[in-house]
Amino acid sequence: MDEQTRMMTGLVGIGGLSQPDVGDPDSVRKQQSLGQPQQDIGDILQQIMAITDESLDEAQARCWPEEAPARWAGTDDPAEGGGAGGARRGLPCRPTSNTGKHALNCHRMKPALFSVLCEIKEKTVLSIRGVQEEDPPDPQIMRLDNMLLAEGVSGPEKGGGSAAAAAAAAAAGGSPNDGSIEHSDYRAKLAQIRQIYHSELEKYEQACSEFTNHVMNLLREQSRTRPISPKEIERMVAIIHRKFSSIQMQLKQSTCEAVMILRSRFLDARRKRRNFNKQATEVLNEYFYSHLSNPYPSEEAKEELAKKCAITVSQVSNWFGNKRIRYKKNIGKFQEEANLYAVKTAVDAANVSAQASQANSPATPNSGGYPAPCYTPDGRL
DNA sequence: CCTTATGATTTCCG
DNA sequence: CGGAAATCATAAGG
Repeated sequence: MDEQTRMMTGLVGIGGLSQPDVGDPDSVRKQQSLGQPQQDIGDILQQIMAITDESLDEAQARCWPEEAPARWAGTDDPAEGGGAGGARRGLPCRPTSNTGKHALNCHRMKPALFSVLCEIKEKTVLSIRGVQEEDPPDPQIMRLDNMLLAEGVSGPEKGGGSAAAAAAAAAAGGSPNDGSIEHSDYRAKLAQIRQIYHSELEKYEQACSEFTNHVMNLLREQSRTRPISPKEIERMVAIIHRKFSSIQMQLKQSTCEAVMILRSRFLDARRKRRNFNKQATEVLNEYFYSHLSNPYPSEEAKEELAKKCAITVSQVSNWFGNKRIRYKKNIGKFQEEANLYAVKTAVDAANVSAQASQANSPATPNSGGYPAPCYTPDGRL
């Protein structure tokens, strides 16, 4: 508005008097030859002063006598994005009070003045030139994008499970139920982050396009009263996009941070071990000592044990790995435990099978000799 | 605190 | 890839 007034005022001074062959020369000349240019100018100035009271919309709602030159972003500029336009087109033409801008707009000198204005601006704008036309594809944002993609936050949804969780599960052994307990929480949290991220992103995108639309419409409307080149609009849009993408980058940044925190917490949580509960170690020890000769549970057995102990298969594997090596390292230390579990299994066996038959001293099933560690590392040591 | 127990991870091997 | 062995890091117990 301010600018408009200024330009118009300047225009009157420059073009209106000193430039005879602009716009519609005939009407101008006629007008001037009629001997009242001063009064015209005075009127215009007066009207300009009154403009401030009137909203742009109000003024634009009234008909223009003529379209803006095609090289300016007028109503039908081909440079316009296509989808964005048209929202405010076809405004109702209100043929009401002929004061203020309307009068100004309909003034017979307007095309000429406008044309001059356009010319002047074209010259100056060209000399201004875009300051930083091409901003490089910000490495920072690319890094964030890559990371989000890698974490499965952005990118396509994988039925229920994120890419990261799937990758983790695959790395841990690929078994379907593997890590389900450990990772379900992680996955849930990641999904939450993902959801927030997407909704925010969508919000930003929507806001961005809305804002862009708004600005473009505004500019298009203003292009009726002041010269606005498609380039300017482009530049404006670019600026808006830059602003919004910086907001998006913040979103991405914070999302990345959240993922990192979550990740570290969970990975550390994996390292921050919790002892298995009593019952679980019991089950595992039972299996171990009752299979001392070959303490290598098959995959099925591992799954069975995992289910029984409410742990994962890889945890079972870990446990057996640790157990084997530690048992082997010094059997002596485990002798007591071995006895205990041998007795326990023996008791169980006795209770189940030989219950009805004679109760043969349950305490020492094998005549005092436990399934003498057939798994004999000592032989090799 | 220090020591031991123990689950997890890493490294190496076949 | 599964397992052995070494190692890490924490929990638990004194």
